[in-house]
Amino acid sequence: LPTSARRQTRQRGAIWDVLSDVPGRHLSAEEIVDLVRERLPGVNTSTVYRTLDRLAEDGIVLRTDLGSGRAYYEPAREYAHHHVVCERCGAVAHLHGEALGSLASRIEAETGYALGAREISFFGVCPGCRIS
Amino acid sequence: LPTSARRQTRQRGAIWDVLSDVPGRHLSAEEIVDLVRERLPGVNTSTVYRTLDRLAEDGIVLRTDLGSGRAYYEPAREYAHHHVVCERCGAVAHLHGEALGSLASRIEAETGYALGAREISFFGVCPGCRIS
DNA sequence: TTTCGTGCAAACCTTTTGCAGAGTG
DNA sequence: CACTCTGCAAAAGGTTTGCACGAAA
Repeated sequence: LPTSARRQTRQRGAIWDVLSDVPGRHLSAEEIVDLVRERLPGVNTSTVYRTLDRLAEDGIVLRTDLGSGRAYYEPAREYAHHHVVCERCGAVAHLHGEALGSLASRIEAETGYALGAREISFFGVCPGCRIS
Repeated sequence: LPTSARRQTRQRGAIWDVLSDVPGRHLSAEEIVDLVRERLPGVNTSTVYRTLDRLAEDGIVLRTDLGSGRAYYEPAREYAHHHVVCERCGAVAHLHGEALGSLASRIEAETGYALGAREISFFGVCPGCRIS
């Protein structure tokens, strides 16, 4: 999938390290910039964006739209999963890929679209916010 | 739901007319601005954004995230529906609200989140793009 | 030594905001 | 008359781009 050969640079390494050291979390580009700078001060924002683009293009990281106007990144896992986002506090719950069950094939049958591997975001109110 | 009383202005009327005259289509704010100006030249961008906010707040229009970084608007329908977006050409297919079937309750059971009425976007490749 | 990656600065695009004045109820 | 809505201009927020230099392969 890579458009061309990738080079191993300190920046790319640090970005990947940050991503893999924060398991189960979704990081915004801004958060990634901050964390990368702890290891490699002075790294530029556009370097991070460009590298994240390439990592996503190569299928190494997943870019996810959690409905907030900015993108979130996480290392690609072995199994697909989806998200349920709390509309009040932004908390994100994970859903196993199989949670969709037969829905994917029903959607494909109904619309003719071939569903991709992309993650889906559902929206609701988390247990904590429901109480208060 | 309205925070306060709404006033009937020419701008609000034109915006609503544009939305209801384009059945089945999702319009971006920019497209709405252009179409409104055909009827009411000089209407300001921020007026359109503010009015769309109010219409959405009042439940009269639906704001949808089709994964493209901008919001799309459509008149609220009687029944909920969801979207399948082509990742290549952006074509959008509709899905009846019931298409999710028992998924909603299974998600609620699994995560504890109460799912809202918000529309869901799925992503795939449309029949036309699959051929070429 | 060729090509790709980086830093910098500036631009981009969508959306939001403060404010003064016009329009509605 | 009170209060909302509008236009304007400016800014915000997240992301992208052109270019020249530096670093991998």
